[in-house]
Amino acid sequence: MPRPPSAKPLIENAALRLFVEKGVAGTSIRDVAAAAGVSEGALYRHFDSKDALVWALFAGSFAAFARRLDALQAAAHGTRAKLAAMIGGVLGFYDAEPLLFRFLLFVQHRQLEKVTPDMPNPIDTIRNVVRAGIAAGDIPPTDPELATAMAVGLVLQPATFAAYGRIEGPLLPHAPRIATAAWQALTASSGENRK
Amino acid sequence: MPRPPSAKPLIENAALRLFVEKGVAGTSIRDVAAAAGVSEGALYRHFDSKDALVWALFAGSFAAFARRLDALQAAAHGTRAKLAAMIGGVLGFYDAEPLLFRFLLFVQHRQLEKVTPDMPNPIDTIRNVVRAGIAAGDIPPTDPELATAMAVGLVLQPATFAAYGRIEGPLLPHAPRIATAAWQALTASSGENRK
Amino acid sequence: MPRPPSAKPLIENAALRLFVEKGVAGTSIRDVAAAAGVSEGALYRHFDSKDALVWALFAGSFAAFARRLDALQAAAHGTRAKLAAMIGGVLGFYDAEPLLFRFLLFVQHRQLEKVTPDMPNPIDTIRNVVRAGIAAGDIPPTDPELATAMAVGLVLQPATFAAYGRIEGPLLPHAPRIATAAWQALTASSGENRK
Amino acid sequence: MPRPPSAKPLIENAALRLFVEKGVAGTSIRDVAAAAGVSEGALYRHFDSKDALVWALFAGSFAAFARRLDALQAAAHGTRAKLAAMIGGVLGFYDAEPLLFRFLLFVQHRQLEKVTPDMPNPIDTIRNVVRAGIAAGDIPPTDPELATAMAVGLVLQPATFAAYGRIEGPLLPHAPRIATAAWQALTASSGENRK
DNA sequence: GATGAATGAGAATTCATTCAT
DNA sequence: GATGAATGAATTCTCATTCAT
Repeated sequence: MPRPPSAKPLIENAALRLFVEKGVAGTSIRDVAAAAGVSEGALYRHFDSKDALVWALFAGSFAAFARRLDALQAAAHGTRAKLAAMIGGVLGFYDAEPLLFRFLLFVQHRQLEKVTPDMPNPIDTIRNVVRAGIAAGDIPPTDPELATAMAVGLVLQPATFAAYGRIEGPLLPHAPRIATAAWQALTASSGENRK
Repeated sequence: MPRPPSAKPLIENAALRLFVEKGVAGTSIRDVAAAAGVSEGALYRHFDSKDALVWALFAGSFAAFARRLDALQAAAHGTRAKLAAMIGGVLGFYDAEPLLFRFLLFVQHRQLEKVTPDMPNPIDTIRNVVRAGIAAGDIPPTDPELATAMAVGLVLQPATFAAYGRIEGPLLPHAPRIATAAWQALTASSGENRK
Repeated sequence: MPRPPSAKPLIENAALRLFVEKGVAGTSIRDVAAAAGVSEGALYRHFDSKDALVWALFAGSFAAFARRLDALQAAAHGTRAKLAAMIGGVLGFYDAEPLLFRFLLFVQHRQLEKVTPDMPNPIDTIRNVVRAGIAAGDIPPTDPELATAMAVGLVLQPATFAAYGRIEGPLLPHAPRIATAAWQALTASSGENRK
Repeated sequence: MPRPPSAKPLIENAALRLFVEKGVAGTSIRDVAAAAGVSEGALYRHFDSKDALVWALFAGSFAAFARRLDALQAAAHGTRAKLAAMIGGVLGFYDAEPLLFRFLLFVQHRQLEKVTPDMPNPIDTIRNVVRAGIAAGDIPPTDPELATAMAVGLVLQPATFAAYGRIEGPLLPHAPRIATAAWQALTASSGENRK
């Protein structure tokens, strides 16, 4: 009976950390192997290539995050509560797994091209809630993509600020503030409330 | 007065395009030189290194963008108008120079570390307006960093969506909608407006 | 009496096929093990090294082929009949075991260096018949090595053509034609038959 | 004005020698670079890859050799003279460029697959002469591919023997003997001359 | 005995940068 | 000034072989 694979999680953890610290391009396979305490060759038993390693890390977390958001919105009732639940989910994810979150955030650009439409996608999850909210009349008629973008930006940018050190401490305490802001942003009509 | 070297803008344009298309790491000096119609050696007459080229592209546009935003806010009166002016500035910049905007957006991560506090910085410009708005009582007391993050996200994420093709067409028409949303988001207090 | 290990022939067949298809250098031990349905480690129970596997395949067939040719010539009477018998043996071998034949043909270069003078050698077998034919006066005096080379080329090149797909169908039907040609070639004197 | 390329012939010579001595697979780019006295990287300025280097060496000589044979047969009159001329051409080529000849001979297997029908091909040249000879009635009706194979084998196998050291000295003196043998072989009918 | 994870020594290739011409 | 050949270090990846389980 062969040795069970024990190196894989070591590699994943080391890669995640290095990719966030130095960027994917700035991290060599040698760096990852050394940090994981395995040989370079061993890495290729678990991942076909460096790209495959990056993608495995990305796709796994990306989909898991999407499923988590979807569960949160499904458990909540009403558009506003669903949005608030998802916002809390995003912020809570940042607090719980800052490394993973920053990896998703900073690595997204090159990886998003490879995301297929059938993969669970957190952005789509949020968009679906926004769309349903518009259909239900909870959100005034508006471009759902723009509304989604605004909602996403409202919660992702604070996380980005936190990743850059502009915001300190856990993000979850800001959830009510952000949720309220998002609700205001989405339900505001273009001309309303101008003095 | 000698003719200024005409190769430099060629190199900058070629580099910008390639960096956005293939990423900085995925673009070699050879690629840039070939696309610019210049020899590899000639490139080093204009830029000390590849990093210097990236940085020149980034820092120049970043600071110019910051100055533009600052001019826009200075010309407007009142916190709300200043914010709206800056939002229009961001969206208009995207429409006018999508390549440059996407370069700043996607390349920011590694470059922001090199930004020194004395450089004009668009984020700081926005934060200053937010802070002043709070001080003036136009925005209810709140964490200025968080408020800045939300305002930035509200406008940057639509641009990101546009860069990914999720939103089509020019962004400037969305300026009033986003400005209103931003104002609502910033002036909402955490508990307000709940049913 | 223990059951002989059944893996060895599986490995040999798989290796033979892959070596012919992709070349020895282009075939990894992993490829062979996978094709044979055996683990990489198990392969080393049967063969000391990759080189040893190649050599075992080569040397075994090479010597067996030599013995076969020798038996054929021994059973025939007269130089011409002996040559014809060996030519039929070569062509029949190609028809019966095309994979093995092609392996010997294409792999020969690097392996022939390792062939020791005491190993049964098909070329030597043919040369001995040629020499004896010259000594017996059946073949006019001539350089025996050159005569051997011509006889070998006359039968090996059609097999090579067959291996490359230039000649289709079984080769054995061509045996009389080739045998006649070989006899004519060997018995021709340099100046004879010129117009 | 840049340095003219001087390294290319150095690389080609070194590669040719090493490929013949140690085989293509047994020769590393590092070996070639060292033997050529250039850096590994420099090699890639002249050849896109190791495969491209091998192919350049092969295809160039292969086609040149074909053109040479074609010129020789074109200058000769009558099927027999054309064949004799080509046989002399092959043997003379071996004597003049033994390294190149052995390279073509031993490396052919993997490279012939890449030969396209529009490339000048020595085998085709010989086959065309054989075909024309049959059509002209100089050679009795026979399978032209088989006849070509025999003619080719008759001259290539002596060269192979020479490459292996079985035949010593220049090959060209054997030309008349081989030419006569070839003519006898091709003009013999299957049943003729049997006692 | 068998397994396949791990090793470690290369292999091919790329590329920013330098510099002779 | 410009060119592009050359460098040399680093990178990704492969693979024969070993060995703990």
